[in-house]
Amino acid sequence: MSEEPSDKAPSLDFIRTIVAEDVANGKNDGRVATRFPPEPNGYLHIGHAKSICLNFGIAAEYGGTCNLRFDDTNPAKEDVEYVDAIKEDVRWLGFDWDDRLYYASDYFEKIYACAVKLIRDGNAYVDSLSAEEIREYRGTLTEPGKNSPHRERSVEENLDMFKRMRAGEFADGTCVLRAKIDMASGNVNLRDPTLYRIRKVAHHRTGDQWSIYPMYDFTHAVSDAFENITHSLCTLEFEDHRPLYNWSVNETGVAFKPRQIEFARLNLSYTILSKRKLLRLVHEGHVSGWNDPRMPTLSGLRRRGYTPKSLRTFCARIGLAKRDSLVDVAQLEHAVREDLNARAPRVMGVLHPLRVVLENYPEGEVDELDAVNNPEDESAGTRKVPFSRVLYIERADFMEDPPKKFFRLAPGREVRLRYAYLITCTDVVKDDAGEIVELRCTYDPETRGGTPPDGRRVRGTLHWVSAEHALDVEVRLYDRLFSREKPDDVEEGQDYIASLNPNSLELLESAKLEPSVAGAAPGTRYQFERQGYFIVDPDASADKLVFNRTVSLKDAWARIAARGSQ
RNA sequence: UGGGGCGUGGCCAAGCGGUAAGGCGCCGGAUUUUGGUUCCGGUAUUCGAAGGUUCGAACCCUUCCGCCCCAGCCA
Repeated sequence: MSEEPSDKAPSLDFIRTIVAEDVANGKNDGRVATRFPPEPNGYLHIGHAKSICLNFGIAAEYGGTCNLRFDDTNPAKEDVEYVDAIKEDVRWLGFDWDDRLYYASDYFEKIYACAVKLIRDGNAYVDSLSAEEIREYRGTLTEPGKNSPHRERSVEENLDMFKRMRAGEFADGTCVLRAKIDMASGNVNLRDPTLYRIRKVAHHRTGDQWSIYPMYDFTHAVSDAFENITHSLCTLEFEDHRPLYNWSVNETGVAFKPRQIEFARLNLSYTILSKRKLLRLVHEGHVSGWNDPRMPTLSGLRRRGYTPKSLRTFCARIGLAKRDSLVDVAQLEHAVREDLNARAPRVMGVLHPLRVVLENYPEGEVDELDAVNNPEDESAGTRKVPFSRVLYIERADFMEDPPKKFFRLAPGREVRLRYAYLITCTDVVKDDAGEIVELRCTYDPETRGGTPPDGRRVRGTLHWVSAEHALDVEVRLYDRLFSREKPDDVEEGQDYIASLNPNSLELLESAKLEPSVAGAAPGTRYQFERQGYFIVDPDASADKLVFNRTVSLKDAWARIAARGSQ
């Protein structure tokens, strides 16, 4: 109501601009239909999330629909394991295809009919050249190809041979159906591309019903047409295929003609987003599986503790354009922190425990202190945290000889234990090796809750856990899987495997957690105060909780310390 | 050497002839019982380069430079 004249409508990305114009112009009667078309040959990753958010997002914004369609035309590489995982991941991300779940394989009969039409019209022919010969005949990027000797077979012979290909009369590789376009085209995709190949392999859905399978370009174009897709969005590498896409739609005479629009795929720093490369990480055991919390797969991110909302926010913020770009992972990390800061209950947990004995605290006495569950959300309430004579604090929160800006615990220094008391370090106990094993401190009984009655200032506030009440838990501290911003930027003779971060996982067998988290179910998220966000891993058992660190909190001290040590 | 794209701050990204949005990061400062959050301020006289058109250009024209993709019976 109080819009300033200077307020500008949020700028649309180039695809939404096109869609908005089409809708405004009444193209397709103002209808918007998109699709997300994964091949079930691997797990979905964050790059796919960009496409999912785009396709489902645009459909939602313009009152349209988005279909989930499996591009399952290569039975040799595909499997139901992947289709199930993909469906779960898309749903988890927060999108719904209602009853519009499709498979290109459901169209095989219709696609076959399209191919027959092409043959009848003299637009396709069966080629008996071998794969190697076809490659030789194709020419190179700079030299035109030459026509196959079989290019002028009669329509009757083509029809007959294609029928026999389908009937399984020929062995794999003996012949293919090719589009008859232009062997001299500067666009190699137009040099009589293969439409169908023989592949006597059982398909995960059609079984051994077919011995020939249509190729992607042909399948995708006509499938989009069958589903009346108005805007077929794909990544840049298919830009060169667009003429073939249009050719397929035009020459088969399908009733609807979708428009293909290409956008730049997502690249993330310190990350690899290539199904092939991810598959290798799994196969060679560099990670525990597709859902290893270090993997950029949706299942990995889920296990790591990323929320669907944070991924959607991330996808909305990185924008959409045609230029190759490398998005900083910090952007992703920011998105989860933002979401989790608002909703994750806070809890105290000591990762690297250092024993602290309060010398003036009565032995055997236990105090129940009130702690706020989430300062960002008052409705989250408070909880009781037990306090006693022996505690654990973080090793990194004590320094015997601290630098200027360190305002945590040190000999003779006073700090606050969060929600508890102010304590002063009186003595440092070391073992024979000189290693600090325990701190002797005194507490000020007048400061219960953490507020000194005399108003004296205390610089540091530490998290802590009562030793006798502490839960012993396993914590997996994850860091980026690769230590190089662009994992593929390696020296001659090496590949991205050489960029693997040897410290991407630090296992803590016995971290100490406050008792309130006992019995937390897998998938439960917390913020361990002053440290980061954690989620209970499915590996957790009744007797031992297991946590994955989703992301650490921003750490100003770490930056100062790093600066100081340079 | 053929074809198709792309070049705006450290990283993304708006802008579409009227004098550089926003986010991330970074640097300050304020508030703070998380060195978190929040808040406030700073961070491109310049849009790959050079010419040209124009009163006026990141936006139009020319040339040049750089980067990405394509020669699967993969998608």
